[in-house]
Amino acid sequence: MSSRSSKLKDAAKPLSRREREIMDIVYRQGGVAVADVLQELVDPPSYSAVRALLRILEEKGHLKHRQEGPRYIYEPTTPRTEARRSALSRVVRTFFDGSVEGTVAALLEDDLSEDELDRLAGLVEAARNQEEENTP
Amino acid sequence: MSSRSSKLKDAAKPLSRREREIMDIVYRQGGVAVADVLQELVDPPSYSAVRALLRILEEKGHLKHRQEGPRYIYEPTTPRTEARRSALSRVVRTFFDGSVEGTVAALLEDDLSEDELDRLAGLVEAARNQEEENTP
DNA sequence: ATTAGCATGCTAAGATTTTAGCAGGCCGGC
DNA sequence: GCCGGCCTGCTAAAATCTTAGCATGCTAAT
Repeated sequence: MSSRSSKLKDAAKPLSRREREIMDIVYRQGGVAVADVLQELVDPPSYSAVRALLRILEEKGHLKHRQEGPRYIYEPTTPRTEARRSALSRVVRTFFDGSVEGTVAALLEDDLSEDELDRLAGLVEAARNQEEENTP
Repeated sequence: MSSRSSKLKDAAKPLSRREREIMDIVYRQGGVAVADVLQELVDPPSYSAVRALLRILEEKGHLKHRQEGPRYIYEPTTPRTEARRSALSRVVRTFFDGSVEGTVAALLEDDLSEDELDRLAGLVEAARNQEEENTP
């Protein structure tokens, strides 16, 4: 096991402002080149600046890159599914007192199509059966 | 409408790392004194540092304070409900490709009690009726 | 083969964030 | 009264983040 928590690596330190902005983009897009990030950023700095940030994020262990043709494509090291869970749970804890129910309720306030609502009803049903299984 | 975006006020600038950490705590607790924040922060800096941050957040218009007995109690200027909506929508956009359905599905993966599931089923029903109303 | 375009590596300084420390005021107990 | 504890106001330095710029290499078109 790699012992020392060096300055590099260890994807556990809180992200800075730009770093977060970029990670969001990466998670939205999946895999990005420098130009993609630049285009997506709200108040974009220089090309160089973005590259520097990407390099730092890689050093910190949040991103990895592969060469694709002439350029680097960056993607997250933490799988989206896991990042999801963690982001969601933070919101639930912070804004809904940990209540999943309350969170879903808030989501239902959006206008959903009939189809979507049907599917959701199905999902709740499924979860209910699942529950039965766990508590026979 | 207030025109110019002055340096103070205008709660629209991205928060720094510590600022966000603190805002999260404020939203979790509702109204906080310096000591509360200090206790809640993971890797807390000095008392002074926390006070400085709270002052800055107030200058930026994210917090307001009232005197309560001998100390200041800080609370968010943006109502929790609104902050909620915005936080949630960011997660939906970033991690679920904008799909509310997908987000709810992820939330249902948590272990929920039978009661909770019952209530959720009810909520979906309600939303469905609501939808009917909007699309007669 | 020369040039224009675009990509990376590297370095350094500018700007912001983060932190600590000291001074002063108020309150309750000794 | 006087002291200790807790609170705020203020200031300034340390640490980090953010940015830009230059050098270099590869590729494709002229």
